[in-house]
Amino acid sequence: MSPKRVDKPARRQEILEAAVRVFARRGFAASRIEDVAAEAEIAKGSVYLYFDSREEILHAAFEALAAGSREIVGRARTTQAPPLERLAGLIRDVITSVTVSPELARLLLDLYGSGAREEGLPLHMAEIYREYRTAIAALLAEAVAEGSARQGVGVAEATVIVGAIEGCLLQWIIDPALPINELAGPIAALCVSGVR
Amino acid sequence: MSPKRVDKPARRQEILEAAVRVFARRGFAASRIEDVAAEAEIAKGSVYLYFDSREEILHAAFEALAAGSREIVGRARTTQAPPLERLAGLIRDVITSVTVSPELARLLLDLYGSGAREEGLPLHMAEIYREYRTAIAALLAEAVAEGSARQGVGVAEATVIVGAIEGCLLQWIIDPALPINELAGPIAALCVSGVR
Amino acid sequence: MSPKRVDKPARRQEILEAAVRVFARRGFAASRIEDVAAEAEIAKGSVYLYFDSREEILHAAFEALAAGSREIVGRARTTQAPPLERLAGLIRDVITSVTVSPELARLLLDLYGSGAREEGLPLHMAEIYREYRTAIAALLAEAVAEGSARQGVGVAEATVIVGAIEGCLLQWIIDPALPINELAGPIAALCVSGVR
Amino acid sequence: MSPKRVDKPARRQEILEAAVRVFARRGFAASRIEDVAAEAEIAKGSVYLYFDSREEILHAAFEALAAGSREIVGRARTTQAPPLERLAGLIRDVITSVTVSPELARLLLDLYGSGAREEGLPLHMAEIYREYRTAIAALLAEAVAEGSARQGVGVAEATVIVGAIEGCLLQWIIDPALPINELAGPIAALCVSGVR
DNA sequence: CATGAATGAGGCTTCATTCAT
DNA sequence: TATGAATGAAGCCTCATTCAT
Repeated sequence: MSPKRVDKPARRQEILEAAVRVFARRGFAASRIEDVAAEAEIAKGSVYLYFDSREEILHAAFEALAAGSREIVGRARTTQAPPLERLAGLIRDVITSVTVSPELARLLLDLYGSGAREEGLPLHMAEIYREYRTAIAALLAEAVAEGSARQGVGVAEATVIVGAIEGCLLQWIIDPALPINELAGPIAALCVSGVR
Repeated sequence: MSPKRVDKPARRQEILEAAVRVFARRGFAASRIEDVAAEAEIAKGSVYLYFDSREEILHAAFEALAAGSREIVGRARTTQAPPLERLAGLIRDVITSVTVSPELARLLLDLYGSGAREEGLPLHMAEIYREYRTAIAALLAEAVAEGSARQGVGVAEATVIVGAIEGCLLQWIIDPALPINELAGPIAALCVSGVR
Repeated sequence: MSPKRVDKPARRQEILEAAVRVFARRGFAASRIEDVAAEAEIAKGSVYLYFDSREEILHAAFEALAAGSREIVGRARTTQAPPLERLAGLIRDVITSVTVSPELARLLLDLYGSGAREEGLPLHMAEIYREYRTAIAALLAEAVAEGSARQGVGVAEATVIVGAIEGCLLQWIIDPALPINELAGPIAALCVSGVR
Repeated sequence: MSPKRVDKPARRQEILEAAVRVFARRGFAASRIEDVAAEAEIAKGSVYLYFDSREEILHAAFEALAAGSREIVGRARTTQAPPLERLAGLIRDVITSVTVSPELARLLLDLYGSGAREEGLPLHMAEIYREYRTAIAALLAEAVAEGSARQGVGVAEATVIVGAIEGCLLQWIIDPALPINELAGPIAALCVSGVR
C-alpha cells in the first residue's frame, strides 16, 4: 500500500515552495528546473515526478495565489460589518497576505506577463482582478445604498481602489524598501474618504 | 566616394519600435531576435548593427518609457496651477501617454521583472516610481500649505496615489477590455477628494 | 535509488581523446564541437557535461601534453647515468612519446598559437620549453663539470638542443612522411658531439 | 589610363602588411577582416578589392615568407665559400630575416597549421622545410667531399640542422624574451662541430 | 575606386525533457 | 520512486562576403 512512505502531495508542495523562492529570486524566465531541484534538494529529474512541465509549476504557484485572493474576497463578502469597514478589512487582508509570503507576491511580476500574452495559458491575473473589482463594486453599492458613499460611485471607483491596492503592492515588490505594512491604513483612509 | 548612407538613429528607432511591438505581443522572454528582425523587415544579423545585444533593446525601450515619465513629472512640476489641479493633470497625462502608445505600456510587464531582480541591469522601474512619489508628495505638501488638503497628508498618500494610477494601468494592461480612457477622471476625483 | 552511474573521469577522457583526434585532423580552429561529439559518438550537448567550453577541451589536451613533458624532464633529472647519456635518453623519450600518440603531437600546431597570443589563456608552450631548456642546461653543466663537454657550453647550447628536438618534431608534424623514428639517433649524435 | 592614381600593387602590399601585423597579434583564427581593414585604415569592403577572400591574405603572407626563404636558400647555394661557412651564413641569414620582420615570423604559428591539415590549401611550410633540408644536405655533402665533415653525415643531419634553426625560432616566437639575435653563433657552432 | 550597411549561414552554448538504471 | 546522464532543439551572436550608392 505504501511501499515508500513519500507523501506525494506534500512533496509536490515542497517543490512548489522551493520553486516559488527561486522564481522570486531570479524571475521565472531565468529560473531553470535545475535551480528549483537544487533549492528543493532533490534531483532534476525528480521534479518531473510531481509536475509535468516547467510551466505547470508556474500554474500551480498561480493557483496558490489565486486561492489566497479568493479567500480574501470571500471574507469581504461574508463578514458582518458596514460595507466600508469590510472594504478596509479587505485592504488590510491583502497587505497582510503579501507580508506573510513575500516570495509569492514577487511572483506577481511573472504572472502579470504570462496572463497578458496572447498564448494565454490558463493563468489569469485578469480574472483575479476582475473578482476584486466585482467584490469592491458590490461593497460600494451597499455603501451608496446606506448613504455612506456618495451617489454615482460604482465600478470605476472600484477599479481605482483595486488599482490603489495593487499599485501599492507593485511599488513594494519592485522596491522592497518601501514600508508596505504602514500602507494599509492610508490606502483605506484615502479610498474611503474618496468615495464619500 | 558615395558610400551607402543611412540615418543610423532613425533606423535604430525603427528597430526599437518593431521590438516593442514584438515584446508587447509575446513578452520579452518569449521574443526572439529573429522575431524582432522579421517585424522590422530586416535580417537577423542587421539588428546587431544597431544594438549590442537582445538585452540592450529592452534597455532602450525602458529609456523611452523613462523619458516619457520624466516629461510628465516635469510638466507637473513646472505648470502654473493649483497643486491639486496639477495632480489631476499628471494623472491625465499618464493615462494619455499609455493610450498613445499601448505597446510601450505593455512593456511594463517585462520591465517590472527586469528591474526587481537581483542581477538588476540598469533598468529601474523603482526609480521611476520613486520620482512619481516625490513629485506627488511635493504637490500634496503644497496643497496642505494652501489648505486644499488636510493636515497629515504626506508621502504615504503620495504612494497610494501613484499606486492608484499604476494599479489602474496594470489592470488595463493585463485586461485590455478595461476602458482605461474613462479612468483618468475617477482616479483624479477619488484621489483629490481622498486627501481633502 | 539505483541511479544511472557513469565513470565521469573516464568519459571525460574518452571525449578528450576524440577531440584530440579531431583537432589533429582539422586543426582546432576548424573543429566544431559537433565534430568532437560525432567522433566521440555522443550528442553535441553531452560534451558540455564534461567540459565547460570548447576552449577548455584544448586546455585539457594541453595538460595531457604538459604532463608527458614533465615526466620526460623528470626522468632526465633523476636517472642515474652520465649527463650526456641522459641527454640522449631525453631526446629518445621525446621522439618516442610523439610516436606513441601522434595526434597529441599534432596538437602542438594549435597550442603554439594559443600560447603565444596576447590574450594567452593558461596555455604555455613557452613554459614547457623553458623547462626543457633548464633541464638540458643542467645536464650540460654537469657534463662541463666532468669534462665531457667543452668549457663555455651553457644556456645557449641548451636552447639549440631543445630547438633541434622540437624543430625535428615540427618538420615531421607538418610533413608526416619524414621518418621521425630514425631521427633520435642523429639528433643525439649531433648535439652530443656538438658540445664536446 | 589612370583615372585614380591608386597603385593597386602598392595598396595590396599595404593591406598585406597590415594583415600580417594583425595576424601576428591575435592569430589568424581570431583576426577578422574588419581588424585588418582598421589596421590598414580602409573600409572593410575595400579589402575585397585587393584580395578575393580572407584565406587569400594568408596565402599572400605565406608567399612573402616563402620568397624570403627561397632567397636565403639561393644565397647559400650560390655564394662562394667553403660549405660549412655557407651553412653558417644561411643560419645567420635566417635569424636576421626574422629579426627584421618579426611579425612575419609570428605568422609561422598560423602557417604551420594551415599547411599541415588535410584540406591542404596551397600553403606549404612543408615545402619550405624540404628546400632547406635539400640545400643543407647539399652543403653537407660538399663538406664530406672536401673532408670538413665526417663520413656518413647526410640527410638526417640536415634535418637536425633545419630543426635546430627552426626550433630556435619557434622558442623565440612563443617566448619573445628569448634573445634570438645571440643564437645564430651557437646554432652554427653546435651544428658545425656536430658534423665534424 | 571606395564605402559600409545588409545579409544569413553557421557555431557555441543552454536547458527542458526523457529514460535507463 | 529517485536519479542524473543523455539528448537535441533552439536561440544568441559573429563575421565573411556582397552590393547599392
